[in-house]
Amino acid sequence: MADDIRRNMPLFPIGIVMKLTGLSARQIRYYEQHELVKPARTKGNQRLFSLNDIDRLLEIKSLIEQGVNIAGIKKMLAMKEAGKPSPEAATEPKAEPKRKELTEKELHELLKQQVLLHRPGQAATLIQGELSRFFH
DNA sequence: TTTCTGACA
DNA sequence: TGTCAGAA
Repeated sequence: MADDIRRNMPLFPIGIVMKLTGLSARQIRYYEQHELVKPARTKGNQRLFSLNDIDRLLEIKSLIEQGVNIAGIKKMLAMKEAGKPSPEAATEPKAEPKRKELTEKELHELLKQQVLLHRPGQAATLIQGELSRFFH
């Protein structure tokens, strides 16, 4: 839908994003340096984030809390975008459930990778605990 | 006032 | 990551 343009419309300065995501300006800028997010800029070089950027940052925050490093997060975000390249375009009557479904499936994949990739011993249980809410 | 970049305890 | 400086 034309809803995407609104989702991608740069609207909020870093101050708002801080409150919305709970992340510090330092973190947000750091993530940007590592290309986890690419906010637009105003003429005065101020960062402007879109709703999509906010969602992205929330996911990054979630992964950080789970102990995932920048490289790992980058890979996950890359995956998420890989299956995205606009599957639909014209008249799309129904599209709501697709978003959540895809995210959930990817989360399972990503987490599986995490368990395999990171700390073979203890961290797995912590990750599983965090994931419990995704296993219906 | 808010945000930006760069740098360091 | 937090925080300070100096400039927009």
